[in-house]
Amino acid sequence: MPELPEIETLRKELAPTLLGKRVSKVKAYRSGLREAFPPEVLALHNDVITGVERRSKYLRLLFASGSVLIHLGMSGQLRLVSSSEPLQKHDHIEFLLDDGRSLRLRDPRRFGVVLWETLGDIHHRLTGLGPEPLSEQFNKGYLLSRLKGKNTPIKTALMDASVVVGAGNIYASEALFDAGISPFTPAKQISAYQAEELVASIKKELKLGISLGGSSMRDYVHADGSLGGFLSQAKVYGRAGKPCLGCGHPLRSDVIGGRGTVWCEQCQH
DNA sequence: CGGTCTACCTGAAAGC
DNA sequence: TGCTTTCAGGTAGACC
Repeated sequence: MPELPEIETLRKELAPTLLGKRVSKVKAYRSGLREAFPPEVLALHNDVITGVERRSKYLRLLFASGSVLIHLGMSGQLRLVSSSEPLQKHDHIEFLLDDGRSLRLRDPRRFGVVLWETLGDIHHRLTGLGPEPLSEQFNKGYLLSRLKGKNTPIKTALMDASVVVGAGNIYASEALFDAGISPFTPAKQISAYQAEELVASIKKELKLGISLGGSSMRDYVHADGSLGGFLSQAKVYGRAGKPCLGCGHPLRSDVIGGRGTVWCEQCQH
């Protein structure tokens, strides 16, 4: 599933190809995904891509009049193919480029979304987002201030995009294990020391994901996006019942905030 | 408003 | 074996 490191890898891979290219036409094969495709996106015609950015898990393609925002949900794939290549099942929209290639969005579960952001605006879906986890703004002091007074389990708080973006179920689980903190800990009980550990662990895991994202993304673009490079290294995610890599005790599985959570009750307090 | 729960969607995997 | 059920997960919106 595409998380922040996958989107960042995708951005890095697509940017050199897309920058300066013209989108000659946009073809849609259904009315939309979670939302209808915006008319401004469908109307792109000979518009030059002037930038490829990422904010949270959104990929942003910049044009003179605004930007296309693409969120891959949990099963979305963006593939750069020859425009003559037959469509695959679940290819929902494509951006035809002036070099004969096409950027195709495939998304079996259709949790993804394609948005239009007018030049000078920030789309309302992005305005409430917390800081980027790898930025300076995401630090011990900031995290503590946001956890203050919260009874919610720390894992739920970390996955709240208004607190910090990019910590999905996988990375939140891995970071909590790395920091030795129980996912059930009420957010307000996180100490300054633990907050510092958590910030460091989140940055560490995301950076690891990005460093492994390259290999995972190549598979992803060419094949089906199954288990990426990071998942093969996950210490708790997907390992319920298996021995903890730290102490050997079987890993526990609980539902927290409606999400499956794997953790070690020996190593995480 | 904080906190919690659920719908959305399909395919893989588990269950029977 | 083959059919049925469950589960996965980011996000927004409903609910109390």
